[in-house]
Amino acid sequence: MTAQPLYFGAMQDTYNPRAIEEAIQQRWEEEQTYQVTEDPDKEKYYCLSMLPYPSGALHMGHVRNYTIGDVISRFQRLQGKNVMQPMGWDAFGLPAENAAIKHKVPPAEWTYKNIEQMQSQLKRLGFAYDWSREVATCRPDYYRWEQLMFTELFKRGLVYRKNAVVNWDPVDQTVLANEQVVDGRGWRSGALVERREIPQWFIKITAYAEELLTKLDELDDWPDAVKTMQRNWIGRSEGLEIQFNVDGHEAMTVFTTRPDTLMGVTYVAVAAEHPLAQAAAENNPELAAFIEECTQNGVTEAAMETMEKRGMALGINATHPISGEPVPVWVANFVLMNYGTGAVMAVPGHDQRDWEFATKYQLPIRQVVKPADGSDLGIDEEAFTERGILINSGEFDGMDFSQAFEALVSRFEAQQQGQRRVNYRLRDWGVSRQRYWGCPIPMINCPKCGPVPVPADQLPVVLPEDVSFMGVQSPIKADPEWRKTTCPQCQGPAERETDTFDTFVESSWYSARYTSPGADGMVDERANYWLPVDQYVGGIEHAVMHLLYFRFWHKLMRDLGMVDSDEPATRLLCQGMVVADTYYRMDDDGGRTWYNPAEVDLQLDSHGKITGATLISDGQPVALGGVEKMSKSKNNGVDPRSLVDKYGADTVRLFSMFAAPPDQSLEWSDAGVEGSWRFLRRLWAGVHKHSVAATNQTVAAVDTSALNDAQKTLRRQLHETINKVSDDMARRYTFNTAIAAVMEFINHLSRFDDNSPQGLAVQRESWSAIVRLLAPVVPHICETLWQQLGYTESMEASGWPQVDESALKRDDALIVVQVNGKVRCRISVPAGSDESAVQTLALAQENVSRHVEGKTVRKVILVPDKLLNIVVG
RNA sequence: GCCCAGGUGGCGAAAUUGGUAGACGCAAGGGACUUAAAAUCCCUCGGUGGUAACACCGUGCCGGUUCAAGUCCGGCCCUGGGCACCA
Repeated sequence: MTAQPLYFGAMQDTYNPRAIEEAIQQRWEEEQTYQVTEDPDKEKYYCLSMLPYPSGALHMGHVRNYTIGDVISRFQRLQGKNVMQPMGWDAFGLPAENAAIKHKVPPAEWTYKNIEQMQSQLKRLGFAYDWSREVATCRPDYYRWEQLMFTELFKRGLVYRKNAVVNWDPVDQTVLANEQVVDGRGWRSGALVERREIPQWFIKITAYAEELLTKLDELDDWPDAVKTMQRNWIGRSEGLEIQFNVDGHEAMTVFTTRPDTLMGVTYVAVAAEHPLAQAAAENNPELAAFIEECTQNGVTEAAMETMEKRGMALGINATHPISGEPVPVWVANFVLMNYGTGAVMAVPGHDQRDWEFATKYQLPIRQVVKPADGSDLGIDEEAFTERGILINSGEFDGMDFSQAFEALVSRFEAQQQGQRRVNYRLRDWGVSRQRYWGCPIPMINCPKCGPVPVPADQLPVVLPEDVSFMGVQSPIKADPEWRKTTCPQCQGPAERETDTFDTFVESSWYSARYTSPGADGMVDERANYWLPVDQYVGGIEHAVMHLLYFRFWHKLMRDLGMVDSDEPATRLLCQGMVVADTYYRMDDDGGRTWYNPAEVDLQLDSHGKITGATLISDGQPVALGGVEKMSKSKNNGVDPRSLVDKYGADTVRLFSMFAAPPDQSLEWSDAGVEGSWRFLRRLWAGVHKHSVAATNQTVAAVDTSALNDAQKTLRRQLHETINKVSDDMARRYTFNTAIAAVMEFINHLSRFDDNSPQGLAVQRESWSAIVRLLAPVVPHICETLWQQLGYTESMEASGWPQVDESALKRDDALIVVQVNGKVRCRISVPAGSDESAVQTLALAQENVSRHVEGKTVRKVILVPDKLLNIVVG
């Protein structure tokens, strides 16, 4: 396709982003440039950015995330690939309910309005999305397929119901999200939050733990940090599961990775919710009070690990499975009922937490392992937690860790009182949420048949959207009619599940849905053309939870025959946060009022260092609060809209790519944005100047045999730049250094004032390449300049600039000369010079001979064409 | 508390495999152009000493390996992300 020039006649001499961006975006829209279909003749490339929550307006984090994805997509298009870049909305979630309560507007209405607004903002930024594939996860034609999938998983035994702990607000009579618990109190009511157990639905992610773990090894293009975090999260450990008999009760089961310390067990501990604790509390008011107190603790792991460790004896003894000695059973606030068996064996001699607990409650501490190196390390000051040699362990004395492990496993397995077991830290995925604005869980509770999945022909179970919020209660829970239904099995009266799914369910498969818009099923055969995703881009905060559910769901789809691949995405890029300075004043009540950077003037000293800040409105000082993640609470957000209005989309895109590499945090700077704007003006002016110089003549092709030294040098710099930018864009994803390299080259080019035929030819080659190298980052200006340079075929038809290897050759090499590792001079030598030649030239330098004189040369190291180090002594 | 990152000039950063620390940009200072301003262009710009050549110091802190360490190893400090119901 031949692109129509946007401007006829002379080129404008100044850069006017508004006009060119509008014109280009309109053309993209009219020509549906970024709509793609499956094309078996072209290499496909699926570039996916994490879909946004429609909170109301785009923030800088979105701009950064989506610019990264767009740069990669446009780069791949210039490589000639069939690139699919979709966009959609993670539309269910808590903020819509909060808005509903606050502004009396139904969550659906609020959400759809936000989507509309944010969609126009994304279009204004010029992202190359295929909007025909857009999804909003709150639409029944989206969520019906996860409902169907869930019922399918139920039939296959991968879904089950059990009790699990939630935060309960006793005043509002509602379940709170962890986020809604502030210092142990409900954020609206201020009431002390209680832990409460309610029945909830779980998906058996633990059945896939082993594959989720081992397949990480094949994800070569995922960041190591993410893979390590996922490995640790899954937390595979090998150990022994042992039964302890308990006087007058059922035996209790514990798991240990340290069976070698078994003879050091001096007590066992159970969770407050454990049946043994509950039973013991029945006739013991003091114990009941303690257990009640335990339920006041937060449910998060961080709260568990940092709180004061407390416990109380149950007055019950268990029997040590080897020695037969009685060991007391305690209830402890740090033992979790929903992790493992809700009971642990305690070895205070060799576990630091047990040691502290035993010291606090004067429980016996017994050493049963000594250091393998024979040293005499005791356990008086702290637990000895390393592996060593067993002592005080009867028949096991003298064994090392593995010998003791094997001996104990055999013994317990023979007596059928325990078994070897692989344990995972990973817990099954609890998907029930007691909220309204989510996908209804497609289950029916029948008093006769129990839980029954909604039959496929009755799906979707549609969430009513025209609701009003009475207080904080979910409208479908508040409405006694909504839940009434008939049991699909016995046709008797039954009730619908009124809980909704965790929103991580929707975000686990949206990438698959993009491949198959309109499919009569979760996906259709188009999925296997596009999947797996070639590049996934999103925030590092999703390193574990979302990215693990995303991998898990893909494997579920594979096992249900929907997709062929094992993993959903082959390459992952996690971008850093967008941060900015904060400014505040102390209030009378000790709180802080935060001021937006736009409202503040800075005072600088003569070096440009910040010495203070004042509020523009009253001229009085404000305090500097340091650099923080852009947020509403710190009022340090910068609205992308005002920047796009002022400078255009290209400037905003350029600054977000130039200021930092994508995986680091990006510090926002208005002055830096100004710099990006200046650079685009210089780019425009450079092409303009060249086209004026070339007016009324045909620019010749470069004749490499006819170039003078200056022309050759410029051309070498050009091809070095193409080489570097190609590597930075394709392999390293360091867009900041790619842009810096082009800037550096433009600095050379603007000093090149040779308008001879070959001079102009090299200039034309240079601008032609520059415009294509920058096009992924700043597409509007580059497409416009491409046409101004006179090209009638489209940039994509022309493709990415190619490196001319012969242009890269250098005759001389710059050698750094060191004496004892200190740089003393730099010399130019013929490329490929050997050690003695370089050394002779180096020693001829006054500053080198000065430092070598009177000393013996002990060693000489040459890094060819790079460095010479003369070691003297 | 546990897991994972990061820490380099006045600032954002660069240095890709152990080989010139500070590319590129911002801010600042000086100059040119202009009636003036804006815009643009040119020069300086890690610290200390020195007219200069140059010397010494310098990549969070302490120690180590090496001809050579921002980069590797051991130990710390600080900041950020995550910890299963925020998304």
